Amino acid sequence: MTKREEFIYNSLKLIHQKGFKATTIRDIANVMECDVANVYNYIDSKQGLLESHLFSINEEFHNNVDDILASGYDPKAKLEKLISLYVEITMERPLEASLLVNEWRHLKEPKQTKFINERNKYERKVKKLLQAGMGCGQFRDMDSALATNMFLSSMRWLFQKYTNNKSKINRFDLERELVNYVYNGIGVSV
Amino acid sequence: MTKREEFIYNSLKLIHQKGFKATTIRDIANVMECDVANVYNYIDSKQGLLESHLFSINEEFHNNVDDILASGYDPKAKLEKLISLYVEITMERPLEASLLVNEWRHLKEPKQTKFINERNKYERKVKKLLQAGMGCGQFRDMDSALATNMFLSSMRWLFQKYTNNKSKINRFDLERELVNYVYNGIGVSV
DNA sequence: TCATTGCATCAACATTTGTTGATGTAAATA
DNA sequence: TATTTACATCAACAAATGTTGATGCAATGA
Repeated sequence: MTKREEFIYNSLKLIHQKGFKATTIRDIANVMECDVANVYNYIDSKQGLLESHLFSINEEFHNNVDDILASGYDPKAKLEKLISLYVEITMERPLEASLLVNEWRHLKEPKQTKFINERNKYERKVKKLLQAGMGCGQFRDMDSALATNMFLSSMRWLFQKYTNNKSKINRFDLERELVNYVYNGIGVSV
Repeated sequence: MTKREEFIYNSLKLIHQKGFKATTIRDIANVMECDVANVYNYIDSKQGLLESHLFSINEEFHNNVDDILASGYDPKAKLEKLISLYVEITMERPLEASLLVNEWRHLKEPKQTKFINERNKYERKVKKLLQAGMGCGQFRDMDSALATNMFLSSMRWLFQKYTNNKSKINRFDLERELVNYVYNGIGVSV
């Protein structure tokens, strides 16, 4: 691992643990065991650090989402692909993924508005997907706004909390359990 | 609304919007349209403000949880009461509730450890409840750790996001939809 | 060989931010 | 009336924090 990669990893880890605002340049310098000024060999500004992390993971995520939605699958299959995508990103870029949940609030304008707009757009897509599924009888009839939020919150948990327990469960088991929960809940199937 | 209540409400609102770390005493003074020093007529310190808000709502929540768990209801009924409790607290103390999700990270030791311990204890109780439900055939067989996290994340969404849209949906409709989602998912019941 | 690149060092500055002390004043309470 | 309570004002400080500029040095690559 080059020093630059080490820096990226450490800064991400710190921001994930303490939050962006609570993470100081001196904190980063500290875990890197280097001088404070040295941090600026890798970044332009603290804001820039947040922005690069956030928009990098955000773009990857949204691109993949669009690929899924543009595919020929039916709504149920698309939803499963979407869940699969969440699991994949969580496994591969856990620290960055967790930032998407909380730290976007510390973006400054106009980046923050940009981020929020993209997120809203994404949430509308999910809502449409759920409505499509209801329309063709694959999902039961629900308040679609509420269902969207509940689905999204079930996924957000992954991004937010699955940074620690990485090793504990197999990726495909996790995926299957998630699909099952979203699709059947915790009740016994009759 | 007395000036003190106005202060509590405004400070909560700011912390909810910007996060605790990003909310400055001067921000609070600003929305109160008063001098900076004046804020200290109501608080001892910024930390103290966070602590009082967090532990107040936390205690109320946990007390109610314990009452539910100590009751004679079966697991399914207990879970429904628990969901009902989430909705109730969300409706009555939305701003404080939202703090429980994110802002506990900014507690200082030993308060933070105390908070985390209580939360862990709570999560273990939920896990036990789910296991009990599986044991008596009310819930289907699942990885109980995973199921706990998914249930909790579905509830967390309320605390985190339901501060805006208060008026849009009836409380009991919301409750019913939540129970339905947790219990049956979004799939069609066969 | 020469220039570039990656990283280190040290000192310093301007802001932001939490906090305090001393004081005033008007209303509520006893 | 006397006293406490609630709130306001102003000035100021110490610490934390983001950022810069100038410089050195060793390895890489042309």
